[in-house]
Amino acid sequence: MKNPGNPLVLDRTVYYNMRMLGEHDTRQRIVSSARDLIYSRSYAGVGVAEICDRADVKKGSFYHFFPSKQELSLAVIDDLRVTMEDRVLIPAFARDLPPIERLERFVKTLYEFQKNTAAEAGRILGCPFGNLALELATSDETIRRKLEAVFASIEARFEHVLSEAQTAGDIGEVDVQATAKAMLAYIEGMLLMAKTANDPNLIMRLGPAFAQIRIPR
Amino acid sequence: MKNPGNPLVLDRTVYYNMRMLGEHDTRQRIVSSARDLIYSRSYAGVGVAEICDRADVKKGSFYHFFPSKQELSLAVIDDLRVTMEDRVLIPAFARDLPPIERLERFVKTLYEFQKNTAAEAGRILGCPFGNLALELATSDETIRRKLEAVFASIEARFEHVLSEAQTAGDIGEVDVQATAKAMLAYIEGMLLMAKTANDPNLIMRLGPAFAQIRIPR
DNA sequence: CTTAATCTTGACCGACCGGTCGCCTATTGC
DNA sequence: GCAATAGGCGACCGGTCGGTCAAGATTAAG
Repeated sequence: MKNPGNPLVLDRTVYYNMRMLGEHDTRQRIVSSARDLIYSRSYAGVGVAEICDRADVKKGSFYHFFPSKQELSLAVIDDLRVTMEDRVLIPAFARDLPPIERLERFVKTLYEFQKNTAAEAGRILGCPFGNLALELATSDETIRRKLEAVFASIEARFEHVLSEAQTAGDIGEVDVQATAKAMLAYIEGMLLMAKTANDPNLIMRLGPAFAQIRIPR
Repeated sequence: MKNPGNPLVLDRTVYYNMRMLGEHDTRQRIVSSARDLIYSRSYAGVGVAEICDRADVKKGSFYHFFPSKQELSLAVIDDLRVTMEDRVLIPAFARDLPPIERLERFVKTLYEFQKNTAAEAGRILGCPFGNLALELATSDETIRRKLEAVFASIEARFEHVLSEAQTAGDIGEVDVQATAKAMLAYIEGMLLMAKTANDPNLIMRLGPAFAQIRIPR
């Protein structure tokens, strides 16, 4: 610091924040790099060396922050979860619309997100959780459970909005939990098909059936 | 041959078949081994060496039959396609039931298949095509296109049965192609969720919504 | 200024990756 | 019987995999 004079509280705070940022900067660069690479390819398809190169970090530093590639991937999943919350779930489920219309808006925000990431990556990448789930569910129990939890938290949002719709009398008697699960399944399937066809428009084409899904009680 | 006497046509045929079988036996052992391993883990998660070990074939022989691991995987997809046809699609879509009921039976045969393979493998393995699609769609264009074709052929079956239902007046006016696509998406999503939760029963729980899916024209 | 903890670095590890090669044998067509 | 071919074999290749380590630089705290 060029001015080491008597530090005010504000200065301390700012400095502290910068330090925190600095401390976690390398770590975050690693996570971001891994997130981008793994999301656009696959878990096994990306090596630690490549992740480090992209983050401009040496491999030795990598293993200072993460004990293993697996631990890193858990951090990546957390990061992706935040991204999805911020860019898709929170905007879609804002309470400025009636419940069912929120579900329809969810399809739109999902489409926008996929279209945008497709523009950046050159290909549609689908659901990062679904991608990892199918690749690793049978071979990494820790990751499998983490992804199960991510899915459960998304289902919870669907459940909540379905309950609201039911209370408002917008829909008949349905098994709310099962319907929420079915809706997430449909979303995952749509994204799988869209990724396979490399066509984000599939989301808009298949979207109309989403909010209609019902599992009777 | 112990009896090289004047060969009859029948003998020739039998011998030829045996020879053919022998010739393709090693190859088929490789394909079967790779199919089982890749289906129960992933493409990148299985090495050529392990495939050869399980097939009791030396690596040198492997590369006599397949120029690359990628070429092998194309053969594996073909093999899986036949298996799925025989064990799921053909039984489900037999014409002894009205169209819509065939769709409902499809869910059941799919459940049985998944339950059986889960019993063998110790875990539910989901859809082999979906698994490969999410892992490789962004990094291997050849495999991506092949899987796209597999999906198209399954969609075609759904389309056909939907058309029949429409002709019979069982369902209203729908976009048959889009609805078929949506149905496959839902199936893929169900299997993804079931694999992630490692619970085949999810198929029966979410199944009831399958035949109800409609994309309006 | 000193100490201790945090961070960074680059060389290094054995294991495994997909793939190659030359050699040997068994079977084929002539 | 002979030549040609297909199949089988095992050692071997360079490269990459995830991961380790010891020593140096940087920083915060007393």
